[in-house]
Amino acid sequence: MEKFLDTITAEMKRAFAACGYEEELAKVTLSNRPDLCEYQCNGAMAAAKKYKKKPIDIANEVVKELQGSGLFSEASAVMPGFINLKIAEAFLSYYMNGMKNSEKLGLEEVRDKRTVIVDYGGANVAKPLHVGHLRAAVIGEAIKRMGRFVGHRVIGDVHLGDWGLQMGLIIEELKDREPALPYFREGYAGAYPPEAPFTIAELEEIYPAASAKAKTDDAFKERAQEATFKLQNGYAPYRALWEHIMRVSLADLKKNYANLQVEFDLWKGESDAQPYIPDMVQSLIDKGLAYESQGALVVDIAEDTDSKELPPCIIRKSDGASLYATSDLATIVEREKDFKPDHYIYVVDKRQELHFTQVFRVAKKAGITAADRRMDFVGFGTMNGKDGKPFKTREGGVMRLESLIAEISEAAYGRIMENRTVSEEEAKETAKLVGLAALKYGDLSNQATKDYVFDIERFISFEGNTGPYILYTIARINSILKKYSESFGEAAVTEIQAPVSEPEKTLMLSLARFSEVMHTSFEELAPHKICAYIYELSNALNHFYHETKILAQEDEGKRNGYIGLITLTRECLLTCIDLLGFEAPERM
RNA sequence: GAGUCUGUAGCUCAGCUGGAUAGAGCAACGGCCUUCUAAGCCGUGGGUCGGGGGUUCGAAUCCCUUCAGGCUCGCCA
Repeated sequence: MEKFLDTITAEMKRAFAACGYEEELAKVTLSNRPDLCEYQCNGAMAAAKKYKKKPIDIANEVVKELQGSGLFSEASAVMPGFINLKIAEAFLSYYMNGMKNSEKLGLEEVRDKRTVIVDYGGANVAKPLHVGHLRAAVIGEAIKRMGRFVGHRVIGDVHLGDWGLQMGLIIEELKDREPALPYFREGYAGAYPPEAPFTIAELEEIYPAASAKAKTDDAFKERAQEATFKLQNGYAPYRALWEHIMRVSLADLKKNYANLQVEFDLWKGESDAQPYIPDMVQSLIDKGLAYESQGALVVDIAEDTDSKELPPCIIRKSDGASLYATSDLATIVEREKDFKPDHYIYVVDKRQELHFTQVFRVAKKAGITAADRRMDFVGFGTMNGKDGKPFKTREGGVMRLESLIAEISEAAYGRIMENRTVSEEEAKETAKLVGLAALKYGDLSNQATKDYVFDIERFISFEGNTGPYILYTIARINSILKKYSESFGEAAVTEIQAPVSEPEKTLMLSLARFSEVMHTSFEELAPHKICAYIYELSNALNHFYHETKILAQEDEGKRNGYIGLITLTRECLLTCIDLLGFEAPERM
């Protein structure tokens, strides 16, 4: 189905053209004066200057042309030149039934189907996920799902940090603790044990210990660097150890991401890009882009339009080792080979913006990807505590994601037990879903690029503009539908009728915007617009709910029409929360 | 120092490709459960959109300037 707004705009364009004005002026927007109209067009005022006429005269001409249009129940010109529109009830219900009977609620998929890589997650091997990883996972997952929904081929890649100095640190720490392991025995020629010499819990303890040691112990740090170098050059014992680290850690990460309902298509890491580095660097040199500067190999990325001279991108350190930018570039080489993406999206902490600007420019300059390739950096802000400083636990440490999720589910559980009588088991299940919704919605309802205050108290209060409010709305609908089928049976014809009340029409007008919101949310990579939308939709539903007796409605046609309407609302809400990455319990 | 982002109600945030009285939620206060889930609904109070200039018929929105804060600025990721 054509987007609702597009249909209206087309009609407005026709009217403008018929009056001899440019179609481009006929832009229709949602009304900002709901008391006066539902949609508005300000084109007459823009046209006034161009055609040297009074805006109100133009508006009147256009309005006259709109008389008899089936789309509007009212079109009026208001000083100084606004065109106010009200949607015809019959057209609205026609559109509602169209949505109800279409795939994807009437959403038309994009014509330019792109292959999109979404790089999010950024978890580090051997380190537990903490709240800092939350945003990348939650935002990236939403963007991935949104892109798919509007019709793109979207590939999500976790892009693990599995290749840096951290690996050397772990290896050396392990060596200090258990020097007898075969990996550390000189001249050992046998096979290595299939079992990892550590558990995930031990691994998570080893890394911070090693990291702390390296800060004070230079000799240890040097050993770690050497171990890293050996690993990266294929030293078999370390390679074997690395594989153990990977296996143990990955299993744990997968479990944790699954708990968050975050699913990656690719579990690639920096290590996978390593084979592409030598050729890529050589090609940069051959093309004359890379040159030596202060002992390092760098590529200039300055452009004329820069307001400031940007530093060159370092692709090889003076000690010959590669670094972050090198592996990100090599990753692009790999992705071009594997997927030929039309669009790259990186969901990363916004402090890394400069780094990605450099990488994107080098990639394009060197022809690793096309010069006009769309490469987006979605930099998200820091999660702060109530004090405005980066979020910490009460003890001042970094909070694990697991603990956070547990804390929120616990709070949701308490809330359920307060005033409902449900089984222990159901309460636990529901609490998980509600907690996750609270967490994700709390994050996604903010603009991604901004820092935001992570206030557990507020998140678990579950009132107002929150995930649980959305879920509650769905639960209410479920409840009515259940009672309906108990009283009247299934399979009724649920043709939605033209709205007769104000709340009913408001609800329909919200529903009509669905496709529009889905497309713009993805194009702008703005999940918070979906949150704003379903909040509006939920408000409209709850308002309608209070004003309208549904099951007690005696006219069968009307009653069934209401059922059709709330069923459509339910579908719409469910679709949206799925895009945001959470689910609704049947009841709560 | 340079670059960049942010500054909207007591608190947390929308709105920012210019439009008609700046919107929500929380907190405060007052109503609504014999009737489809009160995690809800309705209502009241609360803002010179950091300050100052400018462009425009019209500015929270665009431009300049200024103040405050965050972040970044070649061999960490």
